[in-house]
Amino acid sequence: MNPAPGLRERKKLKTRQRIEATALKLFDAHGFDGTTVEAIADAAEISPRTFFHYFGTKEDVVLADYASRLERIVDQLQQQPASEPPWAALRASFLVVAADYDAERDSLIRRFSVIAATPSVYARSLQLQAGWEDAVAAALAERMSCRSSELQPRLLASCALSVIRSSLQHWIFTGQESSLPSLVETGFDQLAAGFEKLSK
Amino acid sequence: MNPAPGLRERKKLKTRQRIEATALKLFDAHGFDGTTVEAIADAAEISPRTFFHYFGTKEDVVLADYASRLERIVDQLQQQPASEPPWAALRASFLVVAADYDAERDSLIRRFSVIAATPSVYARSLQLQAGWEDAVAAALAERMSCRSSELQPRLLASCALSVIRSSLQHWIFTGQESSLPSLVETGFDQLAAGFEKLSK
DNA sequence: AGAGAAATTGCAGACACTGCAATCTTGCAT
DNA sequence: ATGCAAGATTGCAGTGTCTGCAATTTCTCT
Repeated sequence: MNPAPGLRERKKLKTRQRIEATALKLFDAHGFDGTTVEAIADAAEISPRTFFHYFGTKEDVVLADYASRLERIVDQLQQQPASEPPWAALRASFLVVAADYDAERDSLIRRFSVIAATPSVYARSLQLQAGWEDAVAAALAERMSCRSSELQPRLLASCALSVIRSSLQHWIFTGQESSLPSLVETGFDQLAAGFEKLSK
Repeated sequence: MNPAPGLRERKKLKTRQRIEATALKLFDAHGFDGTTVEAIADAAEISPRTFFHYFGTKEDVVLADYASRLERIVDQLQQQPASEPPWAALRASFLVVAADYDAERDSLIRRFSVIAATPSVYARSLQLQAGWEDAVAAALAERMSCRSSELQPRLLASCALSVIRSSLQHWIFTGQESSLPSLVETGFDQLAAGFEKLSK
């Protein structure tokens, strides 16, 4: 399907990207709340109704990349050799994803400014991330051969995502002075070593 | 203000609680999405417009207890002696909160079933929890005398909340077979000890 | 070329939420 | 007690997101 997806598919993808690009431009210019779906539809030359065939909510335009991001994480995690212990596997997987982020930094920062400025988008992004947590916990449970409802895989997944979130926030906030992968690396190592020193 | 809050205040509180109770009952009966604000207002004998004077969104009725919960966390954290190292202080504070949860388990479970079943409520709850994370990170930064934008306090706060979230989820899912405080305790100890064993 | 599938559109409507202005209730000072 | 000021409640009109439905257009495949 990669070489010849057919005109239909190609057109659909192009429309999707056009909507996304137009919307982000409008959000930059007038803010998220100051931009109506109608305005986006007009600018992207589609009907308002069609907009909702491409995106479930206005929020989802900003977070369009989240789905592929999750796919990447889980994919990486499953590609780690089974012999690799859980935390090491998480570490390796998330470093790859951090490198992805690093590469797309411009697009990322653009989206981030909308996320940070708009509560409803922020809420939606957290919700999607919670979905990542579930997926990661499930993949981890399989690897550790236990149920994903166990405390262990959940906690590991949750903490791994904490590392990413904290690192990202710090990275954005400081104007990317240190590289994202190195921040993530630090976080993972810190959790591997434990908070013992900070406990007594 | 505690002994004599005045008629006005008392009445207001009662109305607020009436709205909350009525709404939760309706959510139980017809689901969150199956219950309109109008229906809640009717049942609580107020006008729909008044509903929005008490709660910013329909979601917020389910999460009405979140504000006081945050207050409690930060309060506990600040009451911990300054000599206490950060992770130990977090551990102690969150254990208190876990005990709170444990005590209100019925109300909690009721709310949880709505949260779990309704994406928009879930999203809102995550957003509020992110606010907790900010507050905890700030309190922690003060205690560690660094800025709250530093990676360290953010990561600690984030992980502490990961422990609570994971524990709560496990606790609810397993039908509260082990006590919440003990789960939280386990989680904190595990993070103190570190994921070293799971790394190599 | 034509049948069938998929995409686009318009329309009507449900619902959450907001600002504004009018009305009613409560607290307080005289 | 009475009247005034602040606060609470309400109705109303309006905006904007999102949905289902049915009609129409656009692609795909034979």
